[in-house]
Amino acid sequence: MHIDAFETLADPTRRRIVAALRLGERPVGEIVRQAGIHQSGVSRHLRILQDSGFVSVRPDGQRRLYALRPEPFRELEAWLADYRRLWEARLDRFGAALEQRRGANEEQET
Amino acid sequence: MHIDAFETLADPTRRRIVAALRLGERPVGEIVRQAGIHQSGVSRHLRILQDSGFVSVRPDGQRRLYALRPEPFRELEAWLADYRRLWEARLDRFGAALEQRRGANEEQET
DNA sequence: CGTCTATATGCATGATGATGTATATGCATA
DNA sequence: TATGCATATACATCATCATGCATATAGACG
Repeated sequence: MHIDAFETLADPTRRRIVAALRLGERPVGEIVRQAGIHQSGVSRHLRILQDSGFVSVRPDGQRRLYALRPEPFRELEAWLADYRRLWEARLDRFGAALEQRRGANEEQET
Repeated sequence: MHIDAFETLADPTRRRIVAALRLGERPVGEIVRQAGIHQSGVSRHLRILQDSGFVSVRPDGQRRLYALRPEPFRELEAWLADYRRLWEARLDRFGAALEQRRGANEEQET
């Protein structure tokens, strides 16, 4: 199972969970407090985050500690890189329009 | 109207449209060809992309030329920046998240 | 074992969203 | 004005999803 990173982050609750894990691994109960929704919802979000590679789990007694994984973030960075020219010191669209003159079309995805 | 960037990019068709605009502005008709869905759907996606700040429009005769805008990409980059520590040059220490368990202060080592 | 705590999952529901068809609007041109 | 092309929008439909409630699983501990 490898769910899309953007689709995963589309949900604001999931982004809140990700943000809650920014400083290190956390048990579910603590995440629930920051998420603002029911525990079952948090569990499901964590499952989605796990399936999309955003988090890893490890058991700790009767709890489960969730932590962020770097891969999806690198994936996002790679996606952004394709558009970096656009927002890096090139604010007009005339430059881009000029470059389009050559190599009119090509295949690209995601 | 300012729709969330992640929610906007969650749709693969919209990402295809954004990718089609990477090299410069395009009329709707040309985008339709690359989008793989009906023209009305493309128009709706373009509306969403416009509302979320991803694209700008300018009339050109009876057509409308859409082009990417840099702001949302900068926004995404800013969001990613908060997690950059996580995936930047931390491959050797996979337990980076593990060791900062709870209450451990996070400072820049090295 | 029985019980408590922590987390996950099945189910029903309400909301949102993507899509196609049909139609409307807008611009150009004869 | 009439006609045709390009794009936008109203409407209905189908699918997906986030959520809460109730319940199940799993570990800890008496």
